[in-house]
Amino acid sequence: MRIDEQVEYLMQGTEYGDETLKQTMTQELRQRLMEADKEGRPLRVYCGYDPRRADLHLGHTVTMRKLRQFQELGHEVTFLIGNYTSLVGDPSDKDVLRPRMTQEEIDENSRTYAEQAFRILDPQKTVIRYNAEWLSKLSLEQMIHLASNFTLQQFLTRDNFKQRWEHGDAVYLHETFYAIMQGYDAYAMRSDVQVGGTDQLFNIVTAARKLMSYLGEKPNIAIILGILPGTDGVIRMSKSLGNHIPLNTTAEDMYGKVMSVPDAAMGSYCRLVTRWTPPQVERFEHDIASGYLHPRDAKMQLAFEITANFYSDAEAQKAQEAFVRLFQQRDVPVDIPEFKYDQGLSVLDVLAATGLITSKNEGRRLIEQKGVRLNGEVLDDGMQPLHGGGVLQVGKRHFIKVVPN
RNA sequence: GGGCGGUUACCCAAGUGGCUAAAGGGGACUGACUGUAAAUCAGUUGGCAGGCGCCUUCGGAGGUUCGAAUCCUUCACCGCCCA
Repeated sequence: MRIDEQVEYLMQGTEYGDETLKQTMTQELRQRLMEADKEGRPLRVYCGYDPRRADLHLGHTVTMRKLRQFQELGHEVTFLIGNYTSLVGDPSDKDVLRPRMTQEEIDENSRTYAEQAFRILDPQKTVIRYNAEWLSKLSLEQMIHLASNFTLQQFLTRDNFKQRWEHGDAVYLHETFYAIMQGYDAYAMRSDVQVGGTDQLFNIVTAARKLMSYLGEKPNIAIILGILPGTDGVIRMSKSLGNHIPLNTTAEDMYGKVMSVPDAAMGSYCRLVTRWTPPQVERFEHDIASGYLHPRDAKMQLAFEITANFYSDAEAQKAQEAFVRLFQQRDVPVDIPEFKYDQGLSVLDVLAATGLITSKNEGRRLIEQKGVRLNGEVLDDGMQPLHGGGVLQVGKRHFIKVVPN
């Protein structure tokens, strides 16, 4: 790839919230790429991860995707596990204090975190490091020097602190360490490029660049990626908001969840979590806009691409077929669980026994709403004994094959 | 150490003695429609019970009252302010 193409590829999906900053970073990246090329060395690229939770979702993979692109272009990628910064808990992406973790939790999460990350990154080309390696050795004296580069005002103008401050909520002193520690990470690794989400803007641009310059290094270039919206299409993906697409799930589920994302969010998904290059994304969007590609089919391509990414083309294909069958043709899925019931039990009893409903009241409501079917026929009386077997269906997507005993 | 405020269902948030299983919003679920689990519209959203009924819930425990999420006592946690 030519340098210009590389720059475009690497800047895909970035969001700085400020055009000047974006220009600056783009130029610096081009410059650094040329320098490295001349010196015959790869760029040192890294992204730090908080081993905060073990189960990742699609949103976590945005930065990994970007690291992967750097790998493809031959650069040296470090997957930094913030086992030491976890002692603080990054205040960036929350408007509340994050609880600190125990060492055991951190270790356990680090392991599974890296495991999942390698579904995207090339394990052969990835260096894993832990920031306790250098952060645990920082002396108080060094910390004083580092901290003297920042003012309280800088922190207080950050949105997340500001909100809490104005809200009258606690802002703890140790939370301000986080940005400094992250900045020191970049310095310790002499990184050329640091990748992160928009919530990392302050840490990467303000903290890291400032500290690196202060310590006599070239400041790292910030690749700030946009936030992936969740399945609601608007708010950032997050497990606690319940709008996430987990990595540890089935191909069918992943495919279906991507299909449930609103049309408007397709652009973000293309740029942030697919392997598509800028020209491919451009054509995709152009085809939708021109009416050549039906939005539904477009989303199917997107869902296929994302699913194939984490599973395989074959599994994505199967997931797609299952989706078409279930939702487009309104057909019964291929393999559904079977349940044997005792003769004479009422419809409600059987529903409750199969776990399709969590309470009989819920079942009554569903029946009232015409949401329960047996072999396609709407059932309207839950008290009737169920007779005969067949496919018992609740809503559009829950099926159980019932067989009388 | 002192003063004040908060704790309500999955989440946010009203409610200050009976009309409150508890407003409103979000989410979730169901239906209609559709281009899909998009969008839009409508409905449902504590449990048990084949009417009218019963039981559990408003941070925990206890109390006042015919009757409490609402009043009192106490404990716990959270926050603010003053020292």
